[in-house]
Amino acid sequence: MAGERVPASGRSGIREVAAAASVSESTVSNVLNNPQVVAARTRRRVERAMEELDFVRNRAAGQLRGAPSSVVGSIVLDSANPFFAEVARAIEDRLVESGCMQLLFSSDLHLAREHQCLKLLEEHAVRGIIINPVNPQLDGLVRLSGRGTPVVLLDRSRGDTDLCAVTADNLRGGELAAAHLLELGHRRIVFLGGSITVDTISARRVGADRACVAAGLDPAEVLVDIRHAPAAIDGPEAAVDHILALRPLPTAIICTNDTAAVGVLRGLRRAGVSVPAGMSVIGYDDVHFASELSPPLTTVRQAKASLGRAAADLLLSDGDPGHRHQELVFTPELVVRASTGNPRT
Amino acid sequence: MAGERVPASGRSGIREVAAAASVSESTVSNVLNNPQVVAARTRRRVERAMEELDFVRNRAAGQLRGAPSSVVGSIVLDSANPFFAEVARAIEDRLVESGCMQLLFSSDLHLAREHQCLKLLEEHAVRGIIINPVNPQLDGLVRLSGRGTPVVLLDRSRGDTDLCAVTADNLRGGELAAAHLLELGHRRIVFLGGSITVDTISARRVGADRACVAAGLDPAEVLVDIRHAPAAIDGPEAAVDHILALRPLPTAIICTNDTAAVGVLRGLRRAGVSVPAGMSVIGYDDVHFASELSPPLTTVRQAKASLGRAAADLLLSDGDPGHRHQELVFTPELVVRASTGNPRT
DNA sequence: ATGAAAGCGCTAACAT
DNA sequence: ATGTTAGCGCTTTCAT
Repeated sequence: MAGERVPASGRSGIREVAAAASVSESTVSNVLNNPQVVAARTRRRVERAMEELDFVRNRAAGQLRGAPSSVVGSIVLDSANPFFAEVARAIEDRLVESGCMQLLFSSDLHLAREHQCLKLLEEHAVRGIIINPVNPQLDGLVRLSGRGTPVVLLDRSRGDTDLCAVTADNLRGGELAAAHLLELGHRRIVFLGGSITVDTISARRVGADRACVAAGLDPAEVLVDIRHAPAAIDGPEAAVDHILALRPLPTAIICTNDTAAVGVLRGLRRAGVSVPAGMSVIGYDDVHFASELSPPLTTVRQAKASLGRAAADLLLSDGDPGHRHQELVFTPELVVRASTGNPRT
Repeated sequence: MAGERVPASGRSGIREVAAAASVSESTVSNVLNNPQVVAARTRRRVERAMEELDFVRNRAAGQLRGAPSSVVGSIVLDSANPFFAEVARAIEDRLVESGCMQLLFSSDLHLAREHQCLKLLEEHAVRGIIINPVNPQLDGLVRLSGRGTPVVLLDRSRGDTDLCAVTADNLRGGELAAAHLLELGHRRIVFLGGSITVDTISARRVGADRACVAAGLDPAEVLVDIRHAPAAIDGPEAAVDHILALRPLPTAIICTNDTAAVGVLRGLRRAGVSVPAGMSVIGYDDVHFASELSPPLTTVRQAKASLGRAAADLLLSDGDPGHRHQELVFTPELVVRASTGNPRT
């Protein structure tokens, strides 16, 4: 009849089920993975045994045998930032459609943390990794990919590597933002970069330059670079004091993202500067709440959901017959609202 | 010298390293897990072999042997909602401190999806699960916990179960919100609940009732329940039209969370109703951007980071000698800003 | 300090 | 349709 009760460790495994149903382990395995191949009667018997024993399949064991893992790792700069939160959510949704799951990490712009996460993920033999890298050097990721863990870059160009990438045209985004301000008449514009080292931001900076040139202006005279502590969420707010001390006083601020713009708005309000009369502010991403800020935020919209879904798509299709490593580029879009206006004359 | 090159599957394992360093597999294992026990010379030799072979440890295999998993699953209602995003971020930080990682899921208030996630997590033998459950019945989770997967409830009371829980005093929160509005003179208040079935929300609803009673008023006359499609992010905005059609016209709206409040603000703006002159709005959570909304949002603050960290703490300490299953309660706090005011007379 | 051997829970040929 | 056998990559007694 039923076999032994105590299965070595806590729960009962395939072995106990086999014993209880008087079949071999492989039959149980088949019930799990190829039900059609098992006779209906035996199958029922096995299924009953599973219920009785509270059997829970251990997938980790299966993966040891070579089955592809169903967990995917994502590393973003900060998962609490609404932009990344929305992207990650889109990734999650796509993964769930394929029965996969997402291990989500925030690097906080720290190389060491990024490194640690990558190592953990590789050791856990994940199905693949989606990453918005801090490290400007891509070779570590290329090697990782070569060792068998597919990598998809998020909002980061693949450069001359053969990695997959899903990016936004950040150069264009920066250009859009700057051109908008120039058109309004601004001639002294702060480019507030959390960390210019990040590819994404530097591309936008180049775009801003380009907009100046296109307007027949000297970027060096128009654009002022201000950095704030990258990780600090109140960095942008603190940076406002710096900006207000500048002479000649700038009339507009281009922010890294909408969350940073919120900080800037707060700082300006504290300083009694009205927006846009005293200072124009432009964000980036167009997160859900951007339109309800005070004032409604002019910003550059990113296709967050598409970005995330595309990244997951690319990752999951790695290994497919027709799969080709490629770079997908999404184009940002200027959304003019009320935080930008003509400079005070 | 060096052993064979091709190690069955792609990468080289402990076996290849052992061969290359002319030691046994157990010695390699010791270098990995008990370095002190290996002679410095041999250790060096092994380490060199590892480098040469690009050895990457496979932790999945280790866990098969009974090592506790280092992945924790979290299931929230919607990871893109800034409230949960911040909580999840706090969980992540605490986990990383212990070398663990977080599998993040959104149930979107769907029982089926919650169920699916739980099953996946159990099958993957995770270290434990942190969940803000949709299912009002806790017995499934109790059984899960009994089968060996520790469960910590997030923002959900443990009731009479012996699960761990980290909760907020939602009753108090609802009371704070309603009392504030009553004090301002509102006598017709909409309680806009995404889904009253969720424990969290119904507790707040009870709190609102209590505030009415405390003010000597009949809750049934003061409070109006309006529901919007739970999952739809534009539900709250759409609900505004409903609310504005009500007679007598309510003068205030209590929202489920700040994200919903953003939708309500948008809806009101579209309808040309000014806030707070035409309608008072109160949110919940006090997310980062709440203070910069138009108008700055009155809301009930939750200790998001503490909530998340405490949940992770509780989960990680499960199994510790002095560990006791318990319920931690955080107290919310009213933050009065500019979206609430006296009703138009 | 190092090695030999057994096995974690499951899958996958290959029999029967 | 079902069973037998041989591992996946690593850890872990227990010897030596």
